[in-house]
Amino acid sequence: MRAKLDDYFSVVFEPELIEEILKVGTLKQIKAGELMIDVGDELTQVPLLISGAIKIIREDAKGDEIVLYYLERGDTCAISFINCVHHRKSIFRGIAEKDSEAVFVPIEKIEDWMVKYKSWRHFVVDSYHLRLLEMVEAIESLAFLQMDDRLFKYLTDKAKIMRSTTLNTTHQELADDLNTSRVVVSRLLKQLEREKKIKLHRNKIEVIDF
DNA sequence: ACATTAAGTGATT
DNA sequence: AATCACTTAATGT
Repeated sequence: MRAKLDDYFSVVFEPELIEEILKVGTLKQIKAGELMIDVGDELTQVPLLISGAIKIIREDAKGDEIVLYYLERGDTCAISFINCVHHRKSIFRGIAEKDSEAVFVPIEKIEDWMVKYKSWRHFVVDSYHLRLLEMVEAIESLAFLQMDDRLFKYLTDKAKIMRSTTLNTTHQELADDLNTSRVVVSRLLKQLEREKKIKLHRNKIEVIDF
């Protein structure tokens, strides 16, 4: 666990903080497709992502969902900090997009470290800033882009996060993530294929041009 | 061979 | 861009 933590976090956290994290943190493996946090869940721990990627989704009462952003190595769910401190429930759902690892830190430490460690304060604030920027991007995409552009952006973003140009996903899953219907996705994907931007297979999409 | 699931398509709103 | 209704293709049993 030390090696894994050092790997990324040693550059952001001072050694004493790393020691504290090692003392109270627990390392967890999250397999692809596994639920890390669901809407309404009580937050008792804060994740520090070591590897992999977590997809953060907002879901409404009807079950309609929309993908907001991804967490990657070195990220944390900044939103969860406030939730933790005020003992609120999660308003998001986090699903592992691929096999991931994270160190979970109990919430009691969050506030302690805020006053004790400068690097922790920076980490939290930076993380908040980053999430905000990603949210703005998500809103822009929703408000200004048409479905075809949104879809292509989603595919290229996902290809970057998965570090692979072949995505194993169905049209239905894409439709769910973008909050549209499968038929629409199928049609737009066909069009993108004709434009030679992607290549379609069953349960698989190759992103060619990005 | 048959059932199931994923993907493609025309027509309509 | 969404929905319906239907077809076709791929895959599992």
